[in-house]
Amino acid sequence: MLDATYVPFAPTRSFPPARNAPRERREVHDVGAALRLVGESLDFQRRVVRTGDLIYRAGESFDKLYLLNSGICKLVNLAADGRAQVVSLKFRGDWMGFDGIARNAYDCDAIAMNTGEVWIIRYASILSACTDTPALLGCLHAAMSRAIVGDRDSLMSICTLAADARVADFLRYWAESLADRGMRYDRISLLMTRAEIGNYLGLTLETVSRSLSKLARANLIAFNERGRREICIPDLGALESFVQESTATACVLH
Amino acid sequence: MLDATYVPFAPTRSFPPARNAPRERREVHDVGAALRLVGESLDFQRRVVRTGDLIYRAGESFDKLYLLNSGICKLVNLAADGRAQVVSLKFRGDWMGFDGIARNAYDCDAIAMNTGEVWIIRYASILSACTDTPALLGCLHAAMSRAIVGDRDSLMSICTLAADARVADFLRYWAESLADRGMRYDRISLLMTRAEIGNYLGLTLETVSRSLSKLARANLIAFNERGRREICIPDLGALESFVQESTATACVLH
DNA sequence: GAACGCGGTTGATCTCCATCAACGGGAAGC
DNA sequence: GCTTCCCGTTGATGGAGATCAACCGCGTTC
Repeated sequence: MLDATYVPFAPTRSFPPARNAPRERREVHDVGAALRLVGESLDFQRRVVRTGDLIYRAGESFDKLYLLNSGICKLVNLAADGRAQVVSLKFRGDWMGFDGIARNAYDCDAIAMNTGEVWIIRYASILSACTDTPALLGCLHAAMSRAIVGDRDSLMSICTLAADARVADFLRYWAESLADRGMRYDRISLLMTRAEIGNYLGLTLETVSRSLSKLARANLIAFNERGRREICIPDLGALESFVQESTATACVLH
Repeated sequence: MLDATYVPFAPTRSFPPARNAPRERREVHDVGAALRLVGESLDFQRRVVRTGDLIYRAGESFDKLYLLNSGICKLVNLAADGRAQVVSLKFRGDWMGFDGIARNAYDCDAIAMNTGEVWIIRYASILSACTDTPALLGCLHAAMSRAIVGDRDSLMSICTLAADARVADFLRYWAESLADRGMRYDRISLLMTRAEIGNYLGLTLETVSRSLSKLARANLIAFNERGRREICIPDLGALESFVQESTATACVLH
């Protein structure tokens, strides 16, 4: 789509882009590593959170990081002018609060999307523990790096994918995040309204609804009997290849 | 635009979003801190780069970070299927290579956009220097945090702003990046083709061209006599408020 | 029970932007 | 000189998705 115009931008590139590092997206990191290391090597508080609970808030002064032990959270960015957007989703083993380091104040709201448990860890105590446990520092940096890469990937999805593919990619991402954590991913509970999904993907709620209906009509997903927010993915590979194909040709469903 | 649909998502929010942390975007960090700290406390190589030079490449194995001492660079993300996108711009004092930590391989290409100098620093030697110089670690984390926040801000711009405002916001960002570094920002040289700008902003080159013409017609920018890629910004505040206003009402230019 | 709000779906319409196309200017090459 | 290529601009057209609107099902409240 946009790629055809890219080639001239990097005249020094000496290899065919097609063969360039077809990065293995499914390469799984050890999601439990952070939980294990933190559990062993430092003090922290546990907090049980429920749907809608605020874990931290934009503007609040920064001194803690949060490690998600169970449940799913969203990070919501609030611009000065009131624009709001869900910018990231967090699953078991993910850190939250990195956005606060730069300015010493959190940059977004972190909100629980279901019942779960967060570990609350003082940033200062992480830093001091890192001198004894270098692996902890490596783990922390890897998590920050993943946050950077993940944000860029979603940027790319939003810029280069059509609405249907964007919704499909969102479902793929959610399912794979569960799969990486050893959870069942053939039936997922979205925990978000259509409006919220649309906000995350840069679409309207109507478009999200239509895209989901199209994907269901194409048997790439199915709605669970328990409601339109419970979704079955019979074949994750099919969903992935749908996203792949729709990058090249404008793939049409009805 | 999308914000009107947001309010119900966070029923626990107990404060009016309008008053919530109107984050001071112009809050400036010390961009020279990293250069000073690195220059004092560890060994590194210098490399002079010229337009189009590849600093690192996606897939290459990670062991170094790069600190930009002068010039401007772009990070280009290549998806497995060939989609390519400029995902980030880097100025003096910015780090590059954080994307490599997670997988031990860089995740994007880093390309120089003009003549400049990068400092090449082995990641391992940074880590060991951090034990002696804790400020260095703080500086590193702050930089990673800024990368995360910056990526999210561009995600938000792309999702919530119309084409004209997106181009205006891009110019604002560029000018402010220069301003933060004490460089003159009333005349900026874009160093990118319309196609590249469009790729970065999720627009086509024609739309970028049209938006720039519109902004010029509205006297928010002016084209320099030296060419259509040199742009004067007579009033940065006006440009900012144009972006602000176009978030609320669909602001129309002709 | 009725009324209401909320989430979700679907249809009709409109509009913004992508697409296709033509053209102009400058730089490089012969 | 002429040609070619690339970058940029502008116009015409079409389509994907936003917008407006109607409707349904469900849970809550009175």
